Amino acid sequence: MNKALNTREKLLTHARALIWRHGYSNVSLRQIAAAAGVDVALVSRYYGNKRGLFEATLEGAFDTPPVETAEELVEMVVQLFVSHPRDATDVSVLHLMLMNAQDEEVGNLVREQQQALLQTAVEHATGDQTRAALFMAAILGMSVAEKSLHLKGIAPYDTVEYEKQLRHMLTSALAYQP
Amino acid sequence: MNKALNTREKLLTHARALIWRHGYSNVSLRQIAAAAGVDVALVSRYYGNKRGLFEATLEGAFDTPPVETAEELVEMVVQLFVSHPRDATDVSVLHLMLMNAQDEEVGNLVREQQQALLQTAVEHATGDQTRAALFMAAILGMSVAEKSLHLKGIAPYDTVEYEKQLRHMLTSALAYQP
DNA sequence: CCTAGAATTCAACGCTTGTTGACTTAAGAA
DNA sequence: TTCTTAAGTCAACAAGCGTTGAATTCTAGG
Repeated sequence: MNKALNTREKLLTHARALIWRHGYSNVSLRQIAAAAGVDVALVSRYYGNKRGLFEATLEGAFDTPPVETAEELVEMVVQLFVSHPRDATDVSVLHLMLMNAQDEEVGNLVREQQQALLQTAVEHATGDQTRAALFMAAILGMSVAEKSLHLKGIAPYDTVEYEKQLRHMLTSALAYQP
Repeated sequence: MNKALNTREKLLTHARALIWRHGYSNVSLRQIAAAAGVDVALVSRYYGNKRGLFEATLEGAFDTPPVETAEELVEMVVQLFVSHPRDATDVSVLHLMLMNAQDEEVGNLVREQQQALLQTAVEHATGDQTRAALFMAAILGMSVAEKSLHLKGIAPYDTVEYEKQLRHMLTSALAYQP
């Protein structure tokens, strides 16, 4: 039974790495199983179906430490979205959001989670819904430009300069007056 | 032969509406053909294959009027990306970029076009690669938050307020000093 | 060693995808 | 009207998809 937990986890890890990066409908169960070195049929045994496997990858994905000040908020969001992927899979929560938020089958699941994140952490730290959304938009834009559109002049050259730009956008958004 | 041009165009219009919105790999030729009220086999007759049909939708998509000042740049980008979809299909160039830029099969095509847009118009107007990229990131973030993630507090409530936020982000990005 | 039950493999299913080639219909010129 | 060619229809294909159930291998307990 130890072995079963092991393959369960291998499936979960590779499902997260692949689906978060390439999108739910762009990754097949056979791809995931092959990456995990496991038979496809084990997905239905351990997670019911493809959707169940994906839902398992969402568990705790949006858990964040509590924040009080604006500076802490900036740091928390940078950590969660940009700097540190959750493990060696090298794929961030932001990638999950971008690649799956408008998927026809699982988009609502992702949007629920990100909405909760916006409602709690961000709104609590800024006190204003509009400014919070603007703040989210700022970091989204930077990340999309870098990771999704591979825009030249954003990230690849200098990470220090990148973080500097990032903080400029974020603080500028937080300073917005309606 | 008049009739052929008509169905050719119907296919092209609905392909643009569907693929730009939902992504290349998320839309089937049968969906497009059904929406156009046309047989599937005509795609290969008129456009060779699915990729050819998609490439046809890209033709002239990124054509932009020349801009000189920063204000003109803001207006041009807002027009191209946000305000006015190219026709009644209600889908913008930005949607195209977001939904297809990281597609495995056609992503490079889209990235070429958007890279050209960045190189010419934006860089010409700002004179600085980093600031231009930051400018792009700003409008990307606003648009992703609105259209892709359906973030509350961005767009739906008041379009005037939305445009105000948008200009705040854009001008803030243009004012960035390395 | 033997056996019960967990863990895994294998083959098959119904379905959808892009693509193709043969067939039928429509239309304009002689 | 007849004939040629364009335009559109139809059925089928190979491949890949998620999912299932039976068969098989592995593993621990008596």
